[in-house]
Amino acid sequence: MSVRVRFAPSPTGKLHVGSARTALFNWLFAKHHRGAFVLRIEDTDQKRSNPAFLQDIDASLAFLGIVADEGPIFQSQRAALYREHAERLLQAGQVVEREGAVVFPVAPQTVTFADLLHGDITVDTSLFESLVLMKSDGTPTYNFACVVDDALMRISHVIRGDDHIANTPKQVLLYRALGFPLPVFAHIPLIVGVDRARLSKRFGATSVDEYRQVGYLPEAFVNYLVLLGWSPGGNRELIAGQELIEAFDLAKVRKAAAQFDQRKLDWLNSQYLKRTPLPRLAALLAERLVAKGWLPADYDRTWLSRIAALLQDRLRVLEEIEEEHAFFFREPPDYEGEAVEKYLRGDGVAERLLELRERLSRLAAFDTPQIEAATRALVAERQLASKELIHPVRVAVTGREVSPPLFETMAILGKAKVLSRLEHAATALARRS
RNA sequence: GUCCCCAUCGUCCAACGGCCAGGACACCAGCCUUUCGAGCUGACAAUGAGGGUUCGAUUCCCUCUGGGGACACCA
Repeated sequence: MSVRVRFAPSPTGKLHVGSARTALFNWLFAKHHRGAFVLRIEDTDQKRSNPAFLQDIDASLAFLGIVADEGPIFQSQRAALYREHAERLLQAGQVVEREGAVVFPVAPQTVTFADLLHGDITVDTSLFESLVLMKSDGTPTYNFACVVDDALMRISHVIRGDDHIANTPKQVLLYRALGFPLPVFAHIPLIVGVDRARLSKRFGATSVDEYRQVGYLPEAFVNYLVLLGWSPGGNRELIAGQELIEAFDLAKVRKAAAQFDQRKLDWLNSQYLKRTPLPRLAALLAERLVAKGWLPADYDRTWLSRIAALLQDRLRVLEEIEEEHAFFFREPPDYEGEAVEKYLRGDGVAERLLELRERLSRLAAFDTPQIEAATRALVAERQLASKELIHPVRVAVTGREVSPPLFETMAILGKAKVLSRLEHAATALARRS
């Protein structure tokens, strides 16, 4: 039997991280078994469905590297199919019409189904006396459309969140009534937040798109998601691409809900960032900066590569290029009030900045070794501690108390900007008005 | 409330029923250092409780406790 799985989101919101992991597990399972991954859009609820979310689902899946082998198939375009099968059940006397809806009466019984992760799950159907199959507005309910579609699409494995466990016995009943063979079910645990309840906006970002925007790399995000409930074994953590597909084993997914840990995701992302080839990192950063208008479309690639190299093992997420390193791109940089107060207003600071400026202006080559030599020479001659000069210069040049290594930073900024900032700091900022 | 699912460090994962329960993140300390970070060292830290089964239980069974999920003409 060939493996066929489906991911069936409803376009009623941005693609949720939890849904993304369900999609990912389905996709990995399909790819591992050289099967097919089908995308189905469950948009039978016209009131809540919104085309804008469709685009988000597409973009988010693309970001994750998930490509559907079939679909998207829209339930809203399959109305006739559901009606046809409802009619069939009506003819067979298995359902009744009640108040304009097609209802499936459920005799009290016990339903047992096999789950790939949980083993046999048994449920007493007296919990639900009847199931609405077709609503009075003529559209199918979730459980009915889901069964008809999964059966007609010949889905072999239904892999979904374990919040669907309660739906499964209802669907099993419908498979039987319709005479369809049962797929294999696998209910994977949910992702929860720090409150142990399902991930909600109260505790941060919940949509894939938000994580993409903050600047997580797809491989890192996928790697993190897959580690939530599964591991490749051997205490290994970093895994991606084909290796991940080959190693993935649905049966080894843990059954307990996993808590989403932003910090570990950050760490993983930083690991991937360190391993990203410089040209790609530079391109990713440039994309953000150009979009923000901080960099022209025809930016200097060599220059940006130097910045990328300098920041490569400092960034946790791409967003930090704008959040913490704007001084590379803004003229003048933003000066943090606290930093100015702390380092630029001391006795003799302005004079030292101007003296360094003078020496730097005479440098033949404005490169890191020469900048460092000039700075250290001044420190030595004035019998200062290094930090007595370096800290003020850092604030003068970057506007901040913390920055990447200062001499490299100055070299990359270039002589003109450094001299101008030193002067500005010494003449305007260092003196209280 | 009823039904279902789940239970190893704070968190995420390991551990054919059998060596001192292992790794990672976070946290803490040290080294390095122009700040921060990165990196390197090290420390701290768990089998929810009680019963069984067994020569031996993290692992198998039962009860309890705790947590979560589901109880729509929403998906």
